[in-house]
Amino acid sequence: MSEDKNIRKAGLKVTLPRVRILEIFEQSKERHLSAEDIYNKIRESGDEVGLATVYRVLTQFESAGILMKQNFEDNFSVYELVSDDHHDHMVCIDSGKVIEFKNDLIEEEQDKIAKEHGYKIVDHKLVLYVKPLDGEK
Amino acid sequence: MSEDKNIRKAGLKVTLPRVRILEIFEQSKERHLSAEDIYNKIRESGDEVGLATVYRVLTQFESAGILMKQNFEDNFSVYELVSDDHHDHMVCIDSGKVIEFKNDLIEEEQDKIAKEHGYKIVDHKLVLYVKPLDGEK
DNA sequence: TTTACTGCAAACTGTTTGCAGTAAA
DNA sequence: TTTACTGCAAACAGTTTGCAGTAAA
Repeated sequence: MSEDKNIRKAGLKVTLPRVRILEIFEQSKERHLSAEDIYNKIRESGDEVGLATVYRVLTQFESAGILMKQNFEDNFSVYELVSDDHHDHMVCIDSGKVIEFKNDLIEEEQDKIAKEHGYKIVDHKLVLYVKPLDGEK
Repeated sequence: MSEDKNIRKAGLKVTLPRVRILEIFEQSKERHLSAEDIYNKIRESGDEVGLATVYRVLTQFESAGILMKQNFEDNFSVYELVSDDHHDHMVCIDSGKVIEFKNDLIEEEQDKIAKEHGYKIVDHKLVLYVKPLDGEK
């Protein structure tokens, strides 16, 4: 399967935890998953893995450019599959739903701002915390 | 002093830890301080406070609208004095320096994006991670 | 004098690490 | 057979909480 290719390409051995983790990202309707999320999903499916292993594999996949780490909340991180097109996030504080969006104008403006201050952008993070327009209180 | 007023206004007793913490925010050249930063500064000045107290007071000041919490990094949080004018942050990944900026165009665009998706913005977070333009490696 | 506040230590949460065993190559 | 990988438990870092004592009002 294609998962195996990606794992090998990263110079990693093809093991159950790694395959399962990639599968979960590819199959889950949620794009954004935490270490716990993944740990639970694997467990529910009957396989045995350690939480520590999940953390280790997530880190490895991040360095390999397969996953990307996101820190929305105070405490914990979520990961998502890296896709070629950059996007930012909108988090609904009522439902927890995460929506991705992209806006070139904002991107350009950011570059300008950095340049004006004598810097170049290495990375950036834009998260909008939102509520539904139709006031459901 | 003005610190006392702010503390009283928040319905809190005027105590040494609270006064010192506010003083530190008002006197420090850094606008953004972590619990540890503050703890150390108070200690260095000879006063005795517990780290737990610092955390408690920061939280109280946040609910009172005196301070605002910011989470730039994975692990820990920094606080800054609330000012009326909104701004975003630029963090230099070489020096750790934090620069504040404001851009109306970006703000407007954000509102538009949220609206297009049927949401209104409650809060947002924009952080640019940057490096100096003149490549000092 | 009353009640909010404090310092301390112990508890918590998400994450990382050491280690001896296990399995991919 | 070699060496990367794993699970487990113990360790971590930042933060929170319970409690008995202390001080602001």
